[in-house]
Amino acid sequence: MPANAALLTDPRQIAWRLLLTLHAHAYRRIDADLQRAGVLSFDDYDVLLTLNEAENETLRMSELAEAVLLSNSGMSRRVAALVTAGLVTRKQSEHDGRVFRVKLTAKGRKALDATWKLYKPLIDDVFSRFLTEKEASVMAGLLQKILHGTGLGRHRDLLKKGLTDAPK
Amino acid sequence: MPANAALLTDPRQIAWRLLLTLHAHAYRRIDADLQRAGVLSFDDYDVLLTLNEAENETLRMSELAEAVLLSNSGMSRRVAALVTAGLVTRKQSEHDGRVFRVKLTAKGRKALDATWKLYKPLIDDVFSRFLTEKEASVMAGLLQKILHGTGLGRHRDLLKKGLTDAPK
DNA sequence: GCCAATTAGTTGCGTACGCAACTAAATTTC
DNA sequence: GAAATTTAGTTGCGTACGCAACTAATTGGC
Repeated sequence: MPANAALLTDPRQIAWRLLLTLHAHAYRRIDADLQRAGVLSFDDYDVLLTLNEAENETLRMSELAEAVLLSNSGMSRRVAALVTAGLVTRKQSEHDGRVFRVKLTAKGRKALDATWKLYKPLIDDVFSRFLTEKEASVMAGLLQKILHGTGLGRHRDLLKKGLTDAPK
Repeated sequence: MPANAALLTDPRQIAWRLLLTLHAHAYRRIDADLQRAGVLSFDDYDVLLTLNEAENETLRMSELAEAVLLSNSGMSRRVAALVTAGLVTRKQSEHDGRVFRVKLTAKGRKALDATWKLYKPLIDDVFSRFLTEKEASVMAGLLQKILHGTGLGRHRDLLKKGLTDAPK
């Protein structure tokens, strides 16, 4: 950050940088482990998970791209690969020939489950196990606040429900 | 994560996912703005910042690669580009011909400062302004704890000092 | 001292991305 | 209702990456 980071004294900037560092380490670690295990990549998992959460397990290309923060072109290619792998289908809308709807297949759902089995303990390994439930709630609350504030976290607000409700 | 994320009830998993989402949004936003402004990219900034913080503003290739979580090959190419741009120098060690030491140039330091001028308010925009100083401290503390726990945050512990000391 | 093993860093190759230019479908304008 | 505009998605192109194979330099075995 400034001339010398040892001078970093604003806790906000410290927090920001720690967040970057933690993300980088955790992402890399998890992605490598998932790859080694031969399940879905972190990024593909994100796509399928987004579909899984969607109404009717279906979204259009652009919704999918926005949800996982990928360019439209990137999503075009990713979905093409997922279709080839049989994890999703992609079919043209009847009402509007411009839109294509992507849908999770049974095989895709299976892959999602299999990946989650490995992914869950990995999250624990690099993140969860260092937090008490209370601490995690505090952290989630703060992150939520920021996301909500930027107005950017809108399309994933189902998480907010998960935070306030506790239905199980 | 599991079959339906609306069922996500463990605050640890909620926090994890919010962290991913926030990072993705914030990174993308900041990187785009920096690029538009024509200063250093987020990633190049990270390299130069790491050098700037290092003893004598010098590190070897592999240290640099590890610090910013880039592969050695990736760092080779990145440093090559930075040398071309005149932001760093790279010279072979006299004691051990295998190691190459990368050093920040005056121009590099200038670029770092110029980027920081834009970067700082961007951090504020997507992150800091939503947290009180107290909240930021709590967050930093939790992140620190996790990083320290994984044993992965070691090489950036100067931040820890920044947190406990308050020298300015 | 010389050959094997190790270490530091770089290059070949395949992959994934974003941006800009494109195609196709729908909507608006007149 | 045909032409102009807008919207959804895809392809061309250049860039950056990681892994594995490589080169160069050093260290260890004997």
